[in-house]
Amino acid sequence: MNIENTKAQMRKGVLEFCILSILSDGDAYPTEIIERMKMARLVVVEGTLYPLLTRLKNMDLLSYRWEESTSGPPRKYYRLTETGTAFLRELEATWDQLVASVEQVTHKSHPTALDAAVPFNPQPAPAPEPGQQPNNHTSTNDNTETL
Amino acid sequence: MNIENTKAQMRKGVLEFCILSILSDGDAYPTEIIERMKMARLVVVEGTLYPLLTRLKNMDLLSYRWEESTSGPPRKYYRLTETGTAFLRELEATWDQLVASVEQVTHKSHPTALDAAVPFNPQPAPAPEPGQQPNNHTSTNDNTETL
DNA sequence: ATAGGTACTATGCAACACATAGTACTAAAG
DNA sequence: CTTTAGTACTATGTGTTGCATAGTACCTAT
Repeated sequence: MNIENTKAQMRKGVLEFCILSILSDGDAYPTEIIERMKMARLVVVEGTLYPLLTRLKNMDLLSYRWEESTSGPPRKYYRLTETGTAFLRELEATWDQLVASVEQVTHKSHPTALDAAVPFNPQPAPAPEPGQQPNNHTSTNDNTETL
Repeated sequence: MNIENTKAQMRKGVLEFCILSILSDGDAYPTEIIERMKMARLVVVEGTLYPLLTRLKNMDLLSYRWEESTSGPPRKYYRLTETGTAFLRELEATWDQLVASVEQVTHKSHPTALDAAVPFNPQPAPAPEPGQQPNNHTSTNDNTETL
């Protein structure tokens, strides 16, 4: 019911893909990554990004170096490793597959094989046999299944 | 590093959208939903689907009724409520936005405004000022930040 | 010295996909 | 009749990650 929660759930696993992709363009430090993603209307907060970068680094997908800044404290520039580059390709394939699957499920894009194979009746036309259980009442919020 | 785990994370929040969408086509019982999604290469397991259906029902997005089966035990047919239909529209918008955002981040689809606004240098060209900290060594797995 | 801005670290929580174990119902087989 | 197999659903615990929150550290300006 909470669309914001669902939005957060949908982002799980996706941010990793986005970060690796950004870094495939070249080194960056966290604030740049945040800005880059905000541009694409993917707002990431620090509590998410820093632990995520650390995890990716611990998995050898990223490396980093410290660099002095002329306008504040030093910055931690991250860079994609070769392992990270390879993993990014896998992520891309995984994401593309997911998008295709969701597209297929939600937009009925392939009515041919899908309709033919699915044992699916849009409306169960036959009423239940009279005199048998369960009693066919549509329970909206009624959890007492009469069975 | 584990692509299977990332795949599972990516699915979070998405399955809800798929299920509501399937039910927008008409009533269905769990096995039908599983089959429908398997057709789209979205393999969902019972331990995921049943609790999810229950959650959606508890949120008034679904209703259900029992129906006798001629080939086994009775089945629980789920149906989208009006609330569910409205929420499905929100989910669709949310998903589309996410896809668009990821597309933008990962494929650099908008080089104009994106490149102009992002304080992002692909390669920090200037070497760090000599004689200053931190010592600029690229730490691959070296966690001892000399700072 | 203090304040403000920037950058990073640490920690706990909620939610959900998944794995696993179990119960219940029906039809077929012995 | 009982047992077996297949189908359908329920219950519960775990691991992972986005998010919220609190805190530390560094640099510059006042």
